[in-house]
Amino acid sequence: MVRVPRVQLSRLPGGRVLVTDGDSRLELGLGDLPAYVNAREREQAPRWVWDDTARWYPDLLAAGVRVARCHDLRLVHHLLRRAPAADQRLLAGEQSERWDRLGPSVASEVGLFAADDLSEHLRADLEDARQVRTVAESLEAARLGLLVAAESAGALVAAELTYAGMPWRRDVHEALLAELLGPRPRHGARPQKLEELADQVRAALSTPTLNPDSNTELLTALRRAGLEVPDTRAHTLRALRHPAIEPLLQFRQRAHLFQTNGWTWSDEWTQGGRFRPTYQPAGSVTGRWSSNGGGALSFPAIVRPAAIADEGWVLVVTDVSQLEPRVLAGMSGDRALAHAARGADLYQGMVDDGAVATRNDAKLGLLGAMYGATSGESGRMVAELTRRYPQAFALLERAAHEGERGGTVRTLLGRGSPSVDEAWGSVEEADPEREASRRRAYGRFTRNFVVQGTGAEWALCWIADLRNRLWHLGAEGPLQARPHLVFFLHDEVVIHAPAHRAEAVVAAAREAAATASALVFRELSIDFPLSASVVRSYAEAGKTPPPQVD
DNA sequence: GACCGCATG
DNA sequence: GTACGTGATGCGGTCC
Repeated sequence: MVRVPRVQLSRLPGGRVLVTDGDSRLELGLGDLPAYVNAREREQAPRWVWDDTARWYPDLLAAGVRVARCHDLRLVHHLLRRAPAADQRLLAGEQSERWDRLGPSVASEVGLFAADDLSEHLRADLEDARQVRTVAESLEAARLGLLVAAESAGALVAAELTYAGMPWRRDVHEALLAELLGPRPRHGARPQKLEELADQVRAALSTPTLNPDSNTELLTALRRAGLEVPDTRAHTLRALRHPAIEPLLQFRQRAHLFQTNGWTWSDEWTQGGRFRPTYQPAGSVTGRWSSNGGGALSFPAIVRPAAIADEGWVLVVTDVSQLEPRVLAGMSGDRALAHAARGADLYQGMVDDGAVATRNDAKLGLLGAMYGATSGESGRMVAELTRRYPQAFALLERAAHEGERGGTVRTLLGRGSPSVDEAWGSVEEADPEREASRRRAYGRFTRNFVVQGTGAEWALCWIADLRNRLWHLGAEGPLQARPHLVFFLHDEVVIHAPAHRAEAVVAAAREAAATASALVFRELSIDFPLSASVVRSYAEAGKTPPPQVD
């Protein structure tokens, strides 16, 4: 294997950058960095080591420079701090407590980094040496090394997603808003169609002054109309029969659209034909990403029609079917479950293997086991399935038990769970009942952590490999001129690609899934079938899925 | 700052 | 028969 050289970048006072590379040291102006990075990428692409990808990479991308590999010291520091296989003593040293405290950079701060900031002056080379050694000397150098690489590659993907953005047609979005809400209201006012619906609700409840945004007022008005309800959730309201309900539900839905994906949101997050949410890799403790701007985590179906590929381009929308049950099969080595996982529908596979009567039973039982259901129909399923899939279910039971006795668990590649106190705060629980309940709740968390966390690792390996394949798919030029990722959410990916490359992109996504499976689960081959649709608009995706999948 | 309600996987 | 403190994230509203 070719050893990839590591080049560390550290920010110095005065807009300078320290470049360290083995024994050589070099100082550059921040403005000269893109050209330097670009030149080195062209000879032998090194691994760029920096404090935080979100601080360094956006400026490089803006200058047209794409890098092949990086090592994100902030993400990896936090990862290693909790990794059971890592010797914590090796992480201690100069500035290490500052790395402990280093939080994610926020989008609004990015512009500030060009300016001097002594407090941010961290020596990447020193921390890198500690991290490299910690991984190399860990009990599981191979797995942890893979996780570190995947986590860092994910950070590159996150920056590129925001940079490229989801293709966005503002005119289509605005037409949609006009249809559902009316013309854009002046600042602070309620849109016309919303006000009309509010009037209908007021009339139906004979409460002329009602503010339907206020649940307190709503509850009183509903009760005065003889509707005894515990809350005002849509699900509760739907069960009622009353002329106020229909307009109220419509009001709710459209008010939500207005507030979360209306004109204000559009002004802030959609510019130049692109929707650019910001992603936060490992934003949740299991390693899943979160989003800290624009709301990438809840990209509502109602606005998806506005996500439309450029002329001559398409969106390739692809997601993994039943990621977590497959991950469970892989990490537990349960051959019966792995067998059921062959094919497009794992739940149907369980039926065909004679483990359960119906597909719904399979789903209920498996999800119940992964989330820790103990009662109801789901609970009964779990008992039966434990007999059929002993290893898979034993793995979940062990994880739950570990959490209940106050311990921590880890993913397959070695990400550690936070302790119960870290996760939910340290409390002196006087009541033993409540203490027991807290422990059981944490047991459900650790039970789910192992599967969700390993699923996130698989997904990282998938997008990292896919990112590489897309770059080498044949086109030349900058990122946006080639097929490129524009959206990622847990187990789903959207690629923007020239129409004539759509089939190649789908193939790349499938190959990347196979690669991820082999990387994470080694010789134990688990199928990870993808559903893929090639569409112009995101809203068209998955409308006619080949097999039924959920 | 707490709560509710809603959207996503 | 059991339990109601939780699968997660983020967002924007009201209430006090």
